[in-house]
Amino acid sequence: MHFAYLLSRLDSLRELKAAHAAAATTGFAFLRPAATITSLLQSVTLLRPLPPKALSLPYALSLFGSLPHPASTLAHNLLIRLLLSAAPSSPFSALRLFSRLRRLSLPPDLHSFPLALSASSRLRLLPLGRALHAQSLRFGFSRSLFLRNALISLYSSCAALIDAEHVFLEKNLAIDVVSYNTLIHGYANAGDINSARHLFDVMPHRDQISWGTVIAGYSRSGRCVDALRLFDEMQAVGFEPDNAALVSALSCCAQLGLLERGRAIHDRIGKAMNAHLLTALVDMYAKCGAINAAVNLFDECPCKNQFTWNAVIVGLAMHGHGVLSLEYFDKMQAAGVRPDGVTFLGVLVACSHSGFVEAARKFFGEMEAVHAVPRELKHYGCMSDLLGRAGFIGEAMEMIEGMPVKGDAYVWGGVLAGCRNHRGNMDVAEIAARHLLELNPGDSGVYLIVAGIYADAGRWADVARIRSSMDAMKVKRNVALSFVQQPWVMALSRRLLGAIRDNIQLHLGEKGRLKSGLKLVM
DNA sequence: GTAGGGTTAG
Repeated sequence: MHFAYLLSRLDSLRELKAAHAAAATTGFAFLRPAATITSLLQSVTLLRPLPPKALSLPYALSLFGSLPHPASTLAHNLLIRLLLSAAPSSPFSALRLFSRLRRLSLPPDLHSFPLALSASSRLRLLPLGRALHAQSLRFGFSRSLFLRNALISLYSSCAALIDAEHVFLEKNLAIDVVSYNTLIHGYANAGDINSARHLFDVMPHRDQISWGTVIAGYSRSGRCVDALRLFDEMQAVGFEPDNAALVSALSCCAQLGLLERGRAIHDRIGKAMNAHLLTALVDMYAKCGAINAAVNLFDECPCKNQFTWNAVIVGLAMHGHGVLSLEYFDKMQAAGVRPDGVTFLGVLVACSHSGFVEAARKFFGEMEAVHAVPRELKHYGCMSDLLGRAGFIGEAMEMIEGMPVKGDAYVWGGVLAGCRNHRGNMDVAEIAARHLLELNPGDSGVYLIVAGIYADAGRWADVARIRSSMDAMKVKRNVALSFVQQPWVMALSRRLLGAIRDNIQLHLGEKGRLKSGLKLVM
């Protein structure tokens, strides 16, 4: 008991190991070896801040391994908890350890099931989660609030809202603020932001996490104005926004192009940076047109991870800085950070915007073969766009024929745009148009491009035919626009809106550069 | 022991 107390006062792995050595040399550890080792294991899991997995896990595993076989339920729980909480988290290993516990017929306790459910929840393993649910009932834990919240979390993460509600509402059983927050997240996660907001409105006590959960829900469903309104409201009622709320608010600034608002949030973050915040800031600056601010901030902050690298690579790519984007891709690998599907999307966009066809073919070939990153539809779409732009229509069609899945609007849009810009084969253009209209029947853009291709070929009868079929089908022209908030743009907006009505395509840029200006495309 | 956050083409 006293040894455990001593350990609880230590706050680093080094001190724990020193205490371990002292206990061993004084012979204390030989008196009650299992208890001593378990205390040490517990202390590792309680360290704050928790050391990274690479440091804490080997020591924890050696402690676990030195326990008399088959160790205890408590020791299993502690190691599972460490596997789930140390970065990066290892939910698979956690589940393996839980199954070892069961295999060795050690009795799972009130802590074991919430841990195993948390692992299943992170891995979205709904069937396994259901099996654990059933087992936990057989062990008589149905009234445990922790267990029930873990179940709500499982079902919420897996978008099994009926089950989540069922656990939440069950006969006379207690729920708390965690139950509410978890179900709010479940609704938002399933895209039902209105139910999330309703539950938030009716819950008896809200905490910081309740606010952050709804704000994130709004942000992720594109309701950024509502998100920022709630962000202000949370502060008005006395809650300081924590990192999660700040990240969501920044994401909304990025989506809305609110550069000044984003800057103000950056100011209040100051030096308290972490990878989540840095990613959101880099993305916000990039999306608001301030790519230099994005890159400078990225360069000067050390706390980057895969997400942050992706944000800067994609940001540079979208701004047309293909060469620089690819340089950052090299730097990412040199820094030992693994690229993923988003990285390769950025890389392919960089190639596409800079016309690097050969490089794109190389990256597209290597992403699976060398980097073990699976090709997804979005990568094919990007390749189609790139090949179409460069006039390699036949190659794009071959790629599409070899795809394991059906093409989407990006894939066929790339082909059609390629045909338009390179006087492509009319049959191919018609095939692409047919696929596009199948995907989106009222798409006026498709009709207009096809009409344009016919016009280029002088086939005026076909142009007229398409125009009249558009009229017959009442196809409306759709207007797309993107904007960046800048004072001089605000002054111009009335004129620009007039321009939209006049069907004029505008590309305005500050000092002639499109990237930091405003673009309206019909 | 249970709860919320970041990057994805135009």
